[in-house]
Amino acid sequence: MGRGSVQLTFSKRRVGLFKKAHEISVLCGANVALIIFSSKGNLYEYATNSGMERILERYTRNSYVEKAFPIKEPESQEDLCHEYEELKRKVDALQRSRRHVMGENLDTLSLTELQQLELQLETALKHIRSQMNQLLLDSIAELQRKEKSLLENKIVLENKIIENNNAITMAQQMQAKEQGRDQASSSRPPTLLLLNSLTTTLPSWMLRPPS
Amino acid sequence: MGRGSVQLTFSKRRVGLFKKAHEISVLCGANVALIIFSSKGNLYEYATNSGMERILERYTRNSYVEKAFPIKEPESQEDLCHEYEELKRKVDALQRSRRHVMGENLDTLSLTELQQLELQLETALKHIRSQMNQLLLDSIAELQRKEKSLLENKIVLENKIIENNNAITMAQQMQAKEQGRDQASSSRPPTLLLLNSLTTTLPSWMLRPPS
DNA sequence: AACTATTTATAAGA
DNA sequence: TTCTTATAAATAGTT
Repeated sequence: MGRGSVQLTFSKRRVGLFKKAHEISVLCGANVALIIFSSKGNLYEYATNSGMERILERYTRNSYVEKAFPIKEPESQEDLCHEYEELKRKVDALQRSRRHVMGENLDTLSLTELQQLELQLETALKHIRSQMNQLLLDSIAELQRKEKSLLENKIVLENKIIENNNAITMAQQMQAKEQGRDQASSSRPPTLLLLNSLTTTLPSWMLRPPS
Repeated sequence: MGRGSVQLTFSKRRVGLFKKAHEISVLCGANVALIIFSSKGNLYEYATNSGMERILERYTRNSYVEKAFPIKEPESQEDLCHEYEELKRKVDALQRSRRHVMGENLDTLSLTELQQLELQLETALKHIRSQMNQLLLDSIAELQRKEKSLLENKIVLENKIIENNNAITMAQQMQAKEQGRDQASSSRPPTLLLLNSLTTTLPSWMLRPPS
C-alpha cells in the first residue's frame, strides 16, 4: 500500500469500523462508544443511541481503576485557565456519579445500569461490613489480650502478698524467740527489709508457715 | 439466529471489532478508544497504547472546544489560582469519598464512620431498588396497554372477516338463484378455499351451508 | 473450540 | 471522491 493512500485506507476502515460497531450494538443490544483520532488529529466518534456522554460516564463509574488525579502544576495563565476548566468538568462528572451511587438522580439510568449499580453497592457493603467485622474482632482480641495480662499480673500480686505475709509471720516468730531469750527490746527493721526483698526468689516450701 | 446464541455472536463480533480497531490504529496511526457494554452489562474496552484515560481526556477536550467553551470566568489571576486550588481539593475529596463508597481504602475509617457509610449505602440501595421496581412496573403497564390495543385490533379484524364472509355467502346465494334460472354450469374452487381457511376464526353457525 | 459455506470488507486500479 | 473487482477476512451455523 502506498504511503500516500494511508488516508484513503483510514477513511475506508473507519467507515467499516463504525459499521461493525453499529452492527454489534443492534444485533446484540450492546452499548458501544468508539472514538477515533486520525493521525492528522481529526476526531471521529460513534456512540449507540444512549449517547456518548452517558456511556463515558458509565465507563468511568465501572472502571473504578481510576488512579489518583495527576497533579499538574500549571505555569502560564493559559495553562491555568485550561486546567481549571478540566477540573470543573472532572468535578461535575464525579458529582454526577456520586449522586447516582448515593441513590439520587436515578431517572436517567436504564434498568441494566441500575442492576449494575445495585451489584456494585452490594459489593461495597460487603467490603464495608467485612472491615467493620475486622475492626470488631481486632478490638475483641485486644481486650482479651489485656484481660489475660491483667489476670497474670493479679496472680503475681497475690503471690507477693502471700509471701509478704509469710515473711512478716516469720519475723514475728523470730522476734518472739529473741524476746523470750534475753528480754532485750530492740527492733530490727533492716532484717525485715532484707527478708521482704527476698520473697520473690524463695521457693514456696521455705515460706510455709511454721506449724 | 436463535436468541440463545446472541452471546456467542457478541463474543465473536467483539473480538472482530477489537481486531479491526487495532488494525486501523496500527495501519493508519490512529488513536482509538472503544468501549463496549454487553447487554448483560459487562464492560469490554480497547484503547491504543496511549491509553484509555488519555484518549478520553483528549476527546472531552476536543468536544468541549467544539462547543465553544460555554463557561468562562475571566477573573483576576489571583482569583483563578485560588479557585483552582479549591477545585483540586474538591476533586481530591470527591475521589476519596468515591473510593470509600465503592468499598475501597477503608483502612483509615473508624467504626462509626463505617457504620455511617453502611447506612448511606443501604438507603441508596433502597432508592435504586425502588427505581428499578418503578421501571419494571412502567414496562408492565406499557405491555398491558399494547396488549389491550392488539386485542381491540383483533376484534376489528374478526368483524371484518365476518362481514366478508357474509358478503360471500350472499354472493353465493344470488349465484345459485341465477343458476336455477338459466342452468349455467360454473365451478367456484376459490370461494371454497376461502371458506375453508376461515373455519378457525368463525363460529360454526356462520358456516351453515345456504339452504 | 474447530470447521466451512457464505457473506462482507477492502486494496488496488480506474 | 466514487465505482469496480479480485482477494482476503469475518462470521453464522454447525459439529
